[in-house]
Amino acid sequence: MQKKERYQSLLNYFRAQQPEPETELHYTNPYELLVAVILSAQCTDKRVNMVTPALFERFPTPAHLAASHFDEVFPLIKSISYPNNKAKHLIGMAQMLVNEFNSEVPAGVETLQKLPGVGRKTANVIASVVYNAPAMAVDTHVFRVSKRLGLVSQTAKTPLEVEKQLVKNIPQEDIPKAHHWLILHGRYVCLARSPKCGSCEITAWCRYYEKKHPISPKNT
DNA sequence: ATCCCGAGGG
DNA sequence: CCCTCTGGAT
Repeated sequence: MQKKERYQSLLNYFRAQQPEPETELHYTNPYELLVAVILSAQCTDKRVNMVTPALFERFPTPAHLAASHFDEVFPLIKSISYPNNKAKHLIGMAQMLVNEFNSEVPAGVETLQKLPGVGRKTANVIASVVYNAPAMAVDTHVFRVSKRLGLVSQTAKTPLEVEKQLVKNIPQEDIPKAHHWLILHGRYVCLARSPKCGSCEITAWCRYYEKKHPISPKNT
């Protein structure tokens, strides 16, 4: 199957399933999303959503967070991964927002990456979700699912490689949605350890499934 | 033992 | 490129 056809088939399927996918992180403004995405590194969205309500109540704006102390932030995020690093990153991030960006979340990926705790993946999430920019954030789900579905080359080794190939092949206006489609498929169907191929509706286009269920070469 | 919407530093 | 950070679920 040709690459273009594979992309079109899969995008059509996902669009039919969920025309307007959304983040499962809970937030009400760009600042809250930025905090939630920083917290989500190597942690499930569900667990992040358990700590953010108290966090947002205590620190409703970047100024509140910027003026806080490590010992005020740490206890509130203690139950998620890397609370030590993340507490420091959150405060530093808020201070930079206040001091350099007038307490607003900047739009550009390059600028976003200057914020403490914000790497390429987080910057791409903000750019695409908040500003609807054609930026593809490649997290563990997008990385795994893209390779299994044959959207990118099987030899791709880094998230950046996968990102470039996806951006090149997905229509610009679909990129923010495709990001969520791939994540949701990865989270609920195409699981890392034991993917639910039995209930998956797109195995016909899946390289991983092909490999696991090879068609016997009868008459070739 | 492996995974979860990674980032920073060596 | 590698390593460390580091909690909870499966």
